[in-house]
Amino acid sequence: MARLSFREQVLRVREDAIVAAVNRLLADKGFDLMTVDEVAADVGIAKASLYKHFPSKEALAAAAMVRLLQRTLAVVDEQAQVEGARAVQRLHAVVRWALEVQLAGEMPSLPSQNSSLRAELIGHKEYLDLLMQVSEHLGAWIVQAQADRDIDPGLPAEVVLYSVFARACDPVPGFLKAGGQHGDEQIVAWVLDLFFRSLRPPR
Amino acid sequence: MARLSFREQVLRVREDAIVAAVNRLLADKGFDLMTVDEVAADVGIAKASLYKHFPSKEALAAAAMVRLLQRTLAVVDEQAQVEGARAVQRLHAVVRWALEVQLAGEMPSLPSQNSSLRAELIGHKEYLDLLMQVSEHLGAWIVQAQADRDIDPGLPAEVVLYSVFARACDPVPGFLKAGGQHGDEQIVAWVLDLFFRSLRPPR
DNA sequence: GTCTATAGCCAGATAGAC
DNA sequence: GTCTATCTGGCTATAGAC
Repeated sequence: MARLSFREQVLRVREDAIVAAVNRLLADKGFDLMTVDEVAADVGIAKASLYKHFPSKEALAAAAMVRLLQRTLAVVDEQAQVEGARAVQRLHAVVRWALEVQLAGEMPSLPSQNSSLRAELIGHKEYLDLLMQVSEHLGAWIVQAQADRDIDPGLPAEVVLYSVFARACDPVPGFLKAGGQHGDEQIVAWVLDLFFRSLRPPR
Repeated sequence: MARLSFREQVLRVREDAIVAAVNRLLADKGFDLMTVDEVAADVGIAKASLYKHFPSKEALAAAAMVRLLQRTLAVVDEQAQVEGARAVQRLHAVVRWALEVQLAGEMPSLPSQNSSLRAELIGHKEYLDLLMQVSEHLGAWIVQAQADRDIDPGLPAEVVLYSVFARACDPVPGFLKAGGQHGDEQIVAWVLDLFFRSLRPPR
């Protein structure tokens, strides 16, 4: 791969800053309440400049989701290289990471109902590609964990996979954090424990 | 209680129709994408007439949530009168009902991030009152189920209660339904089973 | 590519007649 | 209380100079 020119590097850094700001705002207020003006102000550039980098608000959100999936895939790859771990332990580590991101207020949340956004995402090749990669890695671990009898083989792998994804937007950690009675580690421990308990085979 | 005059009855019926429409639209599109124009069109009256009944869009949503909590309380009361049932069975029935409502597309969903809406709800006495009543009933059943050893006494009742509420907006049933592979009863059965399994005491 | 300024639109809320 | 017509503000997106 060719070295990037200086101008291209500057471009990359700026776009990273934009996507990071979008990620923060999506986590904080969600897609509908996030305004493009805020994003521009957060980055410190004019709104018109934003539109030179990304053609629409939906494209901004899609870029943030791509970034999230890239981070996720990095965590997955890291876990894949841990020697001698059981599949369920790898899953455990990934879900723990997602819960920590969520509690840190860095998990972008998209409304599942917004149709213009859905349209953008299902047309976004890189997004779909990454989503499939993550799903396939996690799916393989789920099947392996079922063979290991760490996860109930009676559960459809599909149900388990969706449940894993759902942990990324579980409202329970937020409720507990809002209560203010418990620290983040305690909350993560409870939610993780409850979740993996639900998957264990009955004896 | 005095008999309602004919005019008052008409008013009641109309307001019921409004709240039912809001409930439907909230379930379908969520608060941010729901427009007051749509509500008016759905009910078949002019938008200005809506504002004679409810002072704001937020008030409309609050009314829908009050209606939901009233229905919930009715289900709770019904379960409270079942003779000889264990507390965990009563909880089971209520969560099942919530999942069925959700799968039927009748569960209004509010964005937890919208601050104008939060402000409205926090200041809404009837809403808070109902929410507390539901919480107290469910909380008592949780404590009882822990004493019965149907729910792990090691779990804070708070964590269990929040997890129960979270089932009402669990995305997993929706994912499975969108997959189109399974019927509603099957989906409800899996989600219910997974959830109550997670609460059982370890042996 | 960056800016200022503004177009264009849409949704929440209101005026005022009946 | 119901309507039609309108106001108002805020938001996405763009024009056009530099």
